[in-house]
Amino acid sequence: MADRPQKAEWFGKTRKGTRPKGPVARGREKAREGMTRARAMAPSATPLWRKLGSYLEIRDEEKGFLAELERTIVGHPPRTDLLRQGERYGDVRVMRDGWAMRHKALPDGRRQVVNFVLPGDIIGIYCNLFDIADHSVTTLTAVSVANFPPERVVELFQRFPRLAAALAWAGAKEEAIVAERLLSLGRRTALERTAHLIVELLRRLTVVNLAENGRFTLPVTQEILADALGLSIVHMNRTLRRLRDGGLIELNGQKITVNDLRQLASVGQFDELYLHLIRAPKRLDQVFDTTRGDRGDVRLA
Amino acid sequence: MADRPQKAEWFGKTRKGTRPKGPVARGREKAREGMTRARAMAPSATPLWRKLGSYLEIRDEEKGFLAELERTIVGHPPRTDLLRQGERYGDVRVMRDGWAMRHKALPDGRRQVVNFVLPGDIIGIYCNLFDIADHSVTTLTAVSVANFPPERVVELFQRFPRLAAALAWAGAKEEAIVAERLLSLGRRTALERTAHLIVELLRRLTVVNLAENGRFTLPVTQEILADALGLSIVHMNRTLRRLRDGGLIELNGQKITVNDLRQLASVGQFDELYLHLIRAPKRLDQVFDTTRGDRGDVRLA
DNA sequence: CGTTTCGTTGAACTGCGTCAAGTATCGTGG
DNA sequence: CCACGATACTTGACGCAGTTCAACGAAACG
Repeated sequence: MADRPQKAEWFGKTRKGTRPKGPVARGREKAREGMTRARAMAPSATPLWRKLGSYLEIRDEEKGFLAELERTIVGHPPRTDLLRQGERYGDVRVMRDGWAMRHKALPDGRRQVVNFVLPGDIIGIYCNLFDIADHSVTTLTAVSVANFPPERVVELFQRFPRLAAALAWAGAKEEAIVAERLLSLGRRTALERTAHLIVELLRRLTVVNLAENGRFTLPVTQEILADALGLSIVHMNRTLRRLRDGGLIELNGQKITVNDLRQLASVGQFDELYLHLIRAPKRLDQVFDTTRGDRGDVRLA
Repeated sequence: MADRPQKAEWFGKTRKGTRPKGPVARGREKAREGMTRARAMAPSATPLWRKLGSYLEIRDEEKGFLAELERTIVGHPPRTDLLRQGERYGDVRVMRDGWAMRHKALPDGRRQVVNFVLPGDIIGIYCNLFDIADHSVTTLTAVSVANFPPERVVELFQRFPRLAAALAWAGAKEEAIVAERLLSLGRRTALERTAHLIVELLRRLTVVNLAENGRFTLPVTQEILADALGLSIVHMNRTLRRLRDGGLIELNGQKITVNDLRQLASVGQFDELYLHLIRAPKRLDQVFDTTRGDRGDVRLA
């Protein structure tokens, strides 16, 4: 297309990096370790099984329980609301296949996409507590989800504390992702946000084997992307163009290819800590095995 | 239109549309009064006890365990880092008294405050999983916190599933707050964000008896507020001025008084769902008592 | 009491939003 | 096979909300 500046500083200045005050500016080094963790589990495993399995070795009886949870499978077409802001929660759902988005809307229609729901993610696990949803979940592709009643979660907490812990930690990871997006919306420019999101998605999808060679399907319109990044559609489009013209990414329909991951991550100020967090968590097994509490009776009295 | 609107539409259009240009006459009063740092404290219950107690009736043995958790109390002066992004997690901490903030920083120093930590809130409960922190926590006031080693969390999951569930749900509530702030940063104007945050804080503080008659202490500089709302200091200041000139709030040092809650909530597009969520959660007791799983042995094998 | 830190305000600038209009692309019915 | 909306993607022109720069007063602090 049009000849544009090449590589290096193609994007011009990213922002005034200097901030006069603020005690926080420690240097952080690469943290390049820890690459060794293998994540792929048995192919037969269900998404939830696989997700929790990344935190600890699932035991047989736990395996059985999880399998039972994911017994009822339902499919939904794209653009279906699985949950609607302001309405009651239904069953708990585990995304098995496909994409969805979690989003919130203002009364006047402005909308914010909070997060993307990928295979293995859970929807509405806390419905026992908040019976009315404060957000919506809408499918982006055709999906297949497993449904089960919320009481099963309580049962899980009672009978399988290790799974409960894994679940809680999975929730914490999600919160960390949302917090990182908050940092994006609050303090990153449009270009930085966009770059950051692309890198994040690439990482998350790589973990679940949905991306390879920096290439993945992004089943999302630019409008939705804009709603995720707090931008207007027009500016979203222009920002993507800048990334394309800079040669960092390629777009063909819903296929996106990351050509220069290093630079994209650098533009997005992608933090290696964050990376570590969304990729390979510490294993819980030994923590559990070490700790006393083995008199495992739930009620002492 | 009148060039100096009263009440009602004093702020002009909130989003799109033209802003009636021209200087807004401002009566600036500077009454600076003694800074009382009043802070109601619980007569008997510890903050954690009280927090989890809002989800379910704490039993005696659970009470004992919680009390033990909060045995080691440590005080810290204002502006102390309790946790530093990029460093290892230490003990788990429960905020007993005072304010802190959770924040993340970009390498170049730009900073985003993710949330404010109030009495009863927990810091670093998931350190078992992520041994390196992706965010910092810094005190805003003098605080008193309870410390305990992370293994106690594991123990709690193993021995007290009801508490574990309450803890998980408390975490979910926090995530909901962060998600709502995400909506603010993504889709609300500066004025709306500010109004929304003030209403949110008023609600949260009222629950723990740290606010009355719409009046509370906000131990925060405008810079920190700006970092929480994704604004520049200058614009933060101007936005607060608009709220003051509109008569919605009053500020004296760190005391803030909400004069017109209704209108403030309306400006901030404060959602009642969200309100419900941060205030009074559903009780878990009966959910637990109903569900089977009473053979409460932790390990079947 | 000097030195920071915090708050405040004017003025100029800019990243991003809004408006408007045009261009693929695709499914659907004729 | 071609019109046909309909939806998504692009791009130019312009305006505004919010940023940056700069400067100063006032409170907090040691």
